[in-house]
Amino acid sequence: MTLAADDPAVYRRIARSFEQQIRAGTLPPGSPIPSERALASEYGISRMTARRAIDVLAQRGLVERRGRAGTFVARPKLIWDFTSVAGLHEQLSRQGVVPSSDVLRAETVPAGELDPDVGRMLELEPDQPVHVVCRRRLGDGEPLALEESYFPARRFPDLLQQDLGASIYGILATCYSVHPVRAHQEIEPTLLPASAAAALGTGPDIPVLRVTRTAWDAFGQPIEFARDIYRGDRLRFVAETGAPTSGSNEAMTRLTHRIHERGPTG
Amino acid sequence: MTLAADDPAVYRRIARSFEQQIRAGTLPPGSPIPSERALASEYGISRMTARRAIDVLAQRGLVERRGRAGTFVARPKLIWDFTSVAGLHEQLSRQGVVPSSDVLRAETVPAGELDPDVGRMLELEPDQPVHVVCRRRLGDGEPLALEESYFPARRFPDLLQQDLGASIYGILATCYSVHPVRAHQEIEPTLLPASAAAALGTGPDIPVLRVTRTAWDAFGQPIEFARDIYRGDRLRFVAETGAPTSGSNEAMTRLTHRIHERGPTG
DNA sequence: AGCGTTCACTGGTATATACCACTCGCGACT
DNA sequence: AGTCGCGAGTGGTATATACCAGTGAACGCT
Repeated sequence: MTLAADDPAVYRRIARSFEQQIRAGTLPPGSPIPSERALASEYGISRMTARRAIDVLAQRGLVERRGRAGTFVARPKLIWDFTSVAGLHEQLSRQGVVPSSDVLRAETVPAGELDPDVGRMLELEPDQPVHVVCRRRLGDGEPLALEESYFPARRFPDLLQQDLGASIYGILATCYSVHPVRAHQEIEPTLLPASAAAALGTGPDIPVLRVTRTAWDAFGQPIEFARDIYRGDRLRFVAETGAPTSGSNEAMTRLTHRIHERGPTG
Repeated sequence: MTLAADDPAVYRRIARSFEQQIRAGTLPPGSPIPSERALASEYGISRMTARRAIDVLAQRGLVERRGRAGTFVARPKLIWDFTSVAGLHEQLSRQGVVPSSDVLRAETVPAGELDPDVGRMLELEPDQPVHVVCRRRLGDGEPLALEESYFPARRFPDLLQQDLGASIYGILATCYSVHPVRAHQEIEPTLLPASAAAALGTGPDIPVLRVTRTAWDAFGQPIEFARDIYRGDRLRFVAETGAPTSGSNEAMTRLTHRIHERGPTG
């Protein structure tokens, strides 16, 4: 095992060595990584150093820690299309993954009881009611994302009586004839806060994408404010601009088939 | 200093304690964090544990490590609008930041010498020439992003003779009357590989956004393939859909003013 | 055969220690 | 007054060690 000598950090050279093996396919997805103790004795380093090497791989999403069961080469990431908002169910199915949703919370509260951003973005007074819908999206039973959405309750009176496991945008369209024509999204790469780790069933501090979204209808009325958390270790995100946003879009599937890894100076 | 007791991990409780102080403004941006050794003795823990606490904050982007000079509360993140591709210069100026660009590389090589993705996405044969343009974008002299772009050279013969410090999309428009009408972007949150750390002037393993982009013109011809790396610790990303993509767009500035932090179960 | 229990092994956390290279400010020297 | 050099302090890395709680397979028992 010759390690590149230009980076003096031992843990990073070991990480790179594994990275190459994983990308080359020598270590196929699902195969176990040697235990930290085994790595340490194999390379003649301390366990803490071996652990840091694996930490790098885990945070890059190349490797998956399964608690006290071991560490394994990560399965390929699923594709998440930002632009086709409603089609998550269909998207996952097309990738051979069984999608599902949990409704963690569905209630109506005054805007004043929520944090001020909600009322401000939805342009509501503190006493006006807001539907709060928290959902967990899963693929093959594995939690992939947490979605926390807020809707102006006066506008969508019986929203919470609908099947919230389905597409909420679909409900807005069919029941209220409301369509989002403009959306503003903020995307922030960060690490999973410990407070949300339990709901996602992972450890804290995995890389995640935080998305804050506001959507307006054709009249400029805000219809949704949402804060989502997407697992970065299991998902790759796709945005298509200027293309037809509906339809099967097999071009996208073809394109996203394998464009990743390697990059600037990499 | 009472630390929440529901999380048994000491380093995470200390990190949370600092997070609260930073969000509350008790620790203003730019102010120094106690040194690892000071933290260790203050809390009666080992330095390694203190270091891990600060690591969490650094990876969340709340705190900025400045090598051996100390660790400081991070300045607020800059806003990066994905949708208005060409307007970076203007965007940064509006935030009171002086923008600049370095051209790290500008040459023309056969597609076959580059990795296969480039030729495939640009639909070129291995012997056809490709312009390779690597740029570094800076704000106030601080590197913010690396952009690695590839263009079909036959289509844009003298592209490299233009001023590549300016907007390349602007050059395509004015010199070749070519406009991207469709773009496909893949967004992947990950950590900065060591090979790119030097070019960004940061340590490796900070959270970054990796973006792979392909753009087509009105005739469906690919005009650009690009792989970018954006610093996640200094930037917040914004995507506006369905809105006018040009103009001063003061609505966006207003909206993005302070919508962040806190989220699902947070 | 089927079941339950045990136990080696795993990752997660924490400590104490050490050395290095670099920064920055203080003080001495010109 | 200006400059230079040094040294205390910093983060970055690495080691050796320890304990805990959960996993999962081997093993023994019924």
